[in-house]
Amino acid sequence: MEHEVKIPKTRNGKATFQLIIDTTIDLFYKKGYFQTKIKDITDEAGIAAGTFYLYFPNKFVLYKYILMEFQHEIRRQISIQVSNVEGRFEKEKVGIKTFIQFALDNPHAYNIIWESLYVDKQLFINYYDGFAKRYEKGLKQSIEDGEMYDVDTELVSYILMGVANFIGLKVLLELGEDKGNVDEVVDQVMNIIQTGIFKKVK
Amino acid sequence: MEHEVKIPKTRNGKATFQLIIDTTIDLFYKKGYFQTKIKDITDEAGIAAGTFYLYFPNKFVLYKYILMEFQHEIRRQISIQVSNVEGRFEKEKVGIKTFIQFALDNPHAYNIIWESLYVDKQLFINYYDGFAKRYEKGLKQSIEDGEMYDVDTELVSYILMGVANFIGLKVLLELGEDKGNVDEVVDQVMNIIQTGIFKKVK
DNA sequence: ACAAAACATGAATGATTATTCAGTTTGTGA
DNA sequence: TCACAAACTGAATAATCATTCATGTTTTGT
Repeated sequence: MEHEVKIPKTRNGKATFQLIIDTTIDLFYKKGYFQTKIKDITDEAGIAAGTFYLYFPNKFVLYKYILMEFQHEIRRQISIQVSNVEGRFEKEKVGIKTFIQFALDNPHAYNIIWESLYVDKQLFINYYDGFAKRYEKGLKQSIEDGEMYDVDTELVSYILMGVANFIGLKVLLELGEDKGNVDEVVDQVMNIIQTGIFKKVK
Repeated sequence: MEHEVKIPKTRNGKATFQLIIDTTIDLFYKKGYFQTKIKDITDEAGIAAGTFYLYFPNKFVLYKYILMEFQHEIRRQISIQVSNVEGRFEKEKVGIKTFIQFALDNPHAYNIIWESLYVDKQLFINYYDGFAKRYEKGLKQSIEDGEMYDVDTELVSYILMGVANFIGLKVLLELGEDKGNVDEVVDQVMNIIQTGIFKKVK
């Protein structure tokens, strides 16, 4: 994958490399992958068209590179946060919170990750299936520990991802609004998941 | 919107019109909006390139047309099914079930609807915001009727959409597998939503 | 059967864009 | 300070596509 990416060796080269990436993230977010042209990237970055090809053979390879960076970063953050709390419920809560917080802090990332479904379906599947499997592992542990009912772990992992994603989406689309009340939103979500939404009918 | 679409007047014209739409749905699903070229559509449909322009001025107008068709159809189906049952919980259950069933019966639609986020963000917002508002209306009624806790209806509507979407996604990506057990999946989902996932800790 | 309307064709045009490469500049280590 | 590697340039090339339109065919109403 990244063999196709030519890593720069000097200070200047690294700066240009990173400039291309940052500019591209911005454009992918604003215009989408397919509507972003190489010329758009190099113009916006203030470099020559040919410079792009010093580091990336084409747009797709750059896209994959950016996707991997996001994936590593979000997993790293969740991993860090989750390790700081005890109990499966608390861990799930922190996991979802970190996920939502990431979407808030990096609205670019959120958008770009989802677009993988249309850029290359296999990329998308790898991404989310990997997530689901991680979730499942934790959920199974919870059931063993008696903290959770004996539910279908695969299904629940998708439900949790769905919830986190739609909350992220909601916030993403409401550009400008609230944004600050992540804790409150997460608390409400977790409360709903914990207690259910509907009253028990006898 | 549809003024830009030239509706055919004869039997033959209608057939060609529909052939273009069906072929396009298939290609959008398989290759995505941006990677589908007009020539791909006309070749696949077995018509001349120019014929496309008899009915649609460009690809985007055709995309919007298809999106509207899906929107009408899914809402129609949900409306029909929901009207057949009593009680908010049952209505939600049937609503989610119909939504998932729709995704199963029309994997094309599911994929194409989501792509609107990248084709034209405003289309996406209109689509899902409309859904959320409909959900909210029902939820508020449920709370009034005492069938539901006094939750944040906007948040819950997004949670329900998130769940339904991710279940749809899961099934979509598992091409070939199960597919038959919609009832069972929906029952599990609704059970989880009704009772919560985690055991109450005193 | 005939004129008008509708439908269909596909080669030609022109716009857009990815990618290359010969030449130039910049930085670095000896 | 010299030589070499790394970085950079942007005009030129070539491929891809959307869209048009002059021409031809089919259908329909009368």
